[in-house]
Amino acid sequence: MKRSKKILFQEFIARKGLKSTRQRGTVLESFLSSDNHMSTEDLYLKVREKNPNIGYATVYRTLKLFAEAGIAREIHFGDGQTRYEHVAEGEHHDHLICTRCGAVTEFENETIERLQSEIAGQFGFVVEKHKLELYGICPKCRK
Amino acid sequence: MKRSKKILFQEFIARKGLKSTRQRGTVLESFLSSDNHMSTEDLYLKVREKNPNIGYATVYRTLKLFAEAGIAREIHFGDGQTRYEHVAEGEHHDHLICTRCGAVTEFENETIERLQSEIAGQFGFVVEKHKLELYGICPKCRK
DNA sequence: CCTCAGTTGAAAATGATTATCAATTTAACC
DNA sequence: GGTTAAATTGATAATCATTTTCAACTGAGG
Ligand SMILES: [Mn+2]
Ligand SMILES: [Mn+2]
Ligand SMILES: [Zn+2]
Ligand SMILES: [Zn+2]
Repeated sequence: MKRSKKILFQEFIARKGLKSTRQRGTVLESFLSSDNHMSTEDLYLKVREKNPNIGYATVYRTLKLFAEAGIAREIHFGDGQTRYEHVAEGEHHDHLICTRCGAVTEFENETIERLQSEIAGQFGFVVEKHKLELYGICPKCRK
Repeated sequence: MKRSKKILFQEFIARKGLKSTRQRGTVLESFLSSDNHMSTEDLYLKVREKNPNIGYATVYRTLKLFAEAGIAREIHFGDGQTRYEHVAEGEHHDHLICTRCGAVTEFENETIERLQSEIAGQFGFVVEKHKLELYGICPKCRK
């Protein structure tokens, strides 16, 4: 059974000698209960609904911790804002982004993944991570 | 025979009712004679070698025009700086980026391209463009 | 030449993110 | 519980890349 994100984060906090604070708890709850691919600002607004005293800097800092702890991942869709997505352990996916409405669809394709390492190998590279994003018009926006 | 970039840009300028200026010519020459994937700042420095009076804003503006004219393409490798690459008409490639030294290798793979449209099609999307970047350690940096 | 829309460079403005720092809080120890 | 050192926080200033402003200038057609 996989440990919950809350526990994973607690473990991370302990391992690093950091402290468990009310603010971090609030940001984590907001993040866990939010849609995927939320921008930092959107998360900040959600956090403020629970506790209007939490500052912007704290949200920025905490989201970075989530990424470091492996429960979130930063993504950049080229709109100038960092977004965060939920990380399901052992899973990976890529993105289809509608250039009109911004809708994001996730997909995975084993063949593409395999080809990627193959290609990298041909150049003597060892792939650490990759980014595959398909931009286009979604079915809804097309009609 | 493919028209040279200079001519393509002239045509773009004319079509849009813009003007042909000394500055634009200088920026274009700098761009054409530069390495691929140069950052705006690097291009700006090259431009200043030829004409120290050209301002930062002009370089920014002109590079955007190149992209609009189809002779350059903006790329973002996640280091917070926009880069520009040369567009060879009818060609497409993706990137392998060394996370240690920043070296960029280009590659193309027909199978991956085909799979991409296939996948997008399954979701009812029509792909306009895509971004595939493989990040890893290059052979040089590995030893 | 004239005219005028387009262009330019300097400087100010923007927008997202990060750094600073004094005040506050946590967690370990007595 | 009280003590303390280290970590955290929030407000604010600072960064940094990029964009906007705007007055002065210039290209191109008439
Ligand atoms: Mn995702
Ligand atoms: Mn390239
Ligand atoms: Zn859409
Ligand atoms: Zn390298």
